[in-house]
Amino acid sequence: MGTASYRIARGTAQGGHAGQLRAPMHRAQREDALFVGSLEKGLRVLNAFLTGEPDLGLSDICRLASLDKSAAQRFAHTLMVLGYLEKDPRTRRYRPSTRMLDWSVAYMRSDPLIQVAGPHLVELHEQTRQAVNLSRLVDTDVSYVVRIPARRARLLSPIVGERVPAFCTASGRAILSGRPDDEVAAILDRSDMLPFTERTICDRGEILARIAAARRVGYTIAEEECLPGELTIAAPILNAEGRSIGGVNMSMTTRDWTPKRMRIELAPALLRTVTILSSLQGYRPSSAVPA
Amino acid sequence: MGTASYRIARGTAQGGHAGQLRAPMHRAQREDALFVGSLEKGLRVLNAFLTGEPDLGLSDICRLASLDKSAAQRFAHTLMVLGYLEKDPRTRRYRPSTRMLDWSVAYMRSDPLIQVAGPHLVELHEQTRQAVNLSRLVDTDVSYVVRIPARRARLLSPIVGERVPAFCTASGRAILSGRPDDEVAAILDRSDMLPFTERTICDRGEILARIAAARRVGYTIAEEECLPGELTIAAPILNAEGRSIGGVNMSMTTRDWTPKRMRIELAPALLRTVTILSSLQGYRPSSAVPA
DNA sequence: GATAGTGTATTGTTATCCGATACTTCTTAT
DNA sequence: ATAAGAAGTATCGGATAACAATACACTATC
Repeated sequence: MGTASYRIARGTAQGGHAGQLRAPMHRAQREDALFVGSLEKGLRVLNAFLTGEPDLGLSDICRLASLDKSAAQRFAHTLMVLGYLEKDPRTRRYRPSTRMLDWSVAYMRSDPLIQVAGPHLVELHEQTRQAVNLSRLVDTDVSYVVRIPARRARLLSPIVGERVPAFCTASGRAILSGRPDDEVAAILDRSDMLPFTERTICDRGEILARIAAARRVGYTIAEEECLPGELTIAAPILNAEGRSIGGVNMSMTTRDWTPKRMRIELAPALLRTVTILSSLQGYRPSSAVPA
Repeated sequence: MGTASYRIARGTAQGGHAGQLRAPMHRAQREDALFVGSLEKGLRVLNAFLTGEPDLGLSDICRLASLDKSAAQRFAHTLMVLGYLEKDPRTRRYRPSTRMLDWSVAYMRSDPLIQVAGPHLVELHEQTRQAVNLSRLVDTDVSYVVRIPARRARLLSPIVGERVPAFCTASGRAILSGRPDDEVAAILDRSDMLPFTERTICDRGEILARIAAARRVGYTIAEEECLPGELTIAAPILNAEGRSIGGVNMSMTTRDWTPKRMRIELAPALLRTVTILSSLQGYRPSSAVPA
């Protein structure tokens, strides 16, 4: 009875995303003459692998992608022929192939924010010696697109593209603070607010209050909301219209830090960084966030 | 006339891959009853962004994906509705969205080699302080799936998933050294051997000789074949069948190193690492490579 | 203000994708 | 061992969903 049933950070971060695999909306797109359903189904098969399973059999794909056996067969086969899935001839199970990384390279190269932010993130890291991340909003999640690990942490960079729900992360709330109220409301509506830890804030009022506070001071802090022992401070990057296009965060442990010290020692450097990045996007402090 | 027309390393690594975008094979798959053409075309649209262009208009997509205007329109639209492409309403051009990173996370989590190799790569890095990479073969290219930058190099990790042709890289030739001759021949046949630098080895005989040498000593070195000033040493990881499933390489500059010193100071540690990794895959030295 | 180029919307036709079914192979329990 | 069941594979006629042609709208450029 000690640990209640909190969802596992890693599993469910993508698990929440798996909601995207919903079948029912079926013919909501019927109206859309340009929508190609076959492509959607094929991508649903690829998405079946987001759950983190190392490999899937045909029946697993049926279940996870909500397709009947024939469809799963055809799409999995096609993806295999094209080289995005590999099939173990022994087990007859499918697994993602290295070729899948092609997509992420395409994205990395095309995102102008990543290109321009890089050096400034490194500078922030060198000033503070803490882990620094650049994140962007994907639906109701935050996705880490650049990751600089802490100086004396493990050298293996955390996975780029990993997602965490926006509502309970500093980055997420920082980004939401740079969006109009109706958009924030829509995102929170879509989020399923399950707690990761006993400190995860799931109360909508409290979340909105913290977003409002972030609008005033320019940054926000989350304490052990996703991972026990983790403190995070984050601030939004704003574009010329005063709208957030991403966030910068720093993470550290409760062993070495307190929120108070973070406000004093880290917040100024963080704010300096996002101010520069925002101004590079054309943001001028006058531009107000439409609320 | 000083610099001849070498292809640019970055552009053409993926450019070679763009060969996959070939249109003509049109109905070679006609035979394959399970092949869903619509999915292939949709993925061709995604692949159009591999060229590195930050954004593409509809006509660019037509050209790069070899689709007519209607098809490009339908597939780009579908990908936009699904959230994989974003459209700038001003310019009406499409760009990859952050959601594309989902695929790479799926791959990263599912690849068992990456999971198990991580700590050993870190150890190799700490012993040698050099940049260490884990790579896998994708068609005729090598794709870097784990990257540990050199101690005092730029902190921003190089992009994971980036590709370089196998024929002219140490990693590539190391991996090929763990494949049977007919497979090597097939891969070299498919490669278009354009030089990156004046030292790129494009002579088939010479390439085969170096692969043969790698089979004997267990590693191979490439000198400035992809990038001027870059030296690379690499060795293959073998599975239980004695077949290579990936490669480990270390890169350094001609300023600080010579091939001779690499053989003396780095090769032993590299060989130790790949020996461990191979044995974890079930490889036992007795198992010979079928030639 | 004319022209070429690019993007959007619509439509009838038919090729393609569908999904039910029968067949084969592998698993597992008795 | 053997049989029962599950999982995966192969086939095929038919209807639907993808197709490609075309006409329209926009916007740059000269």
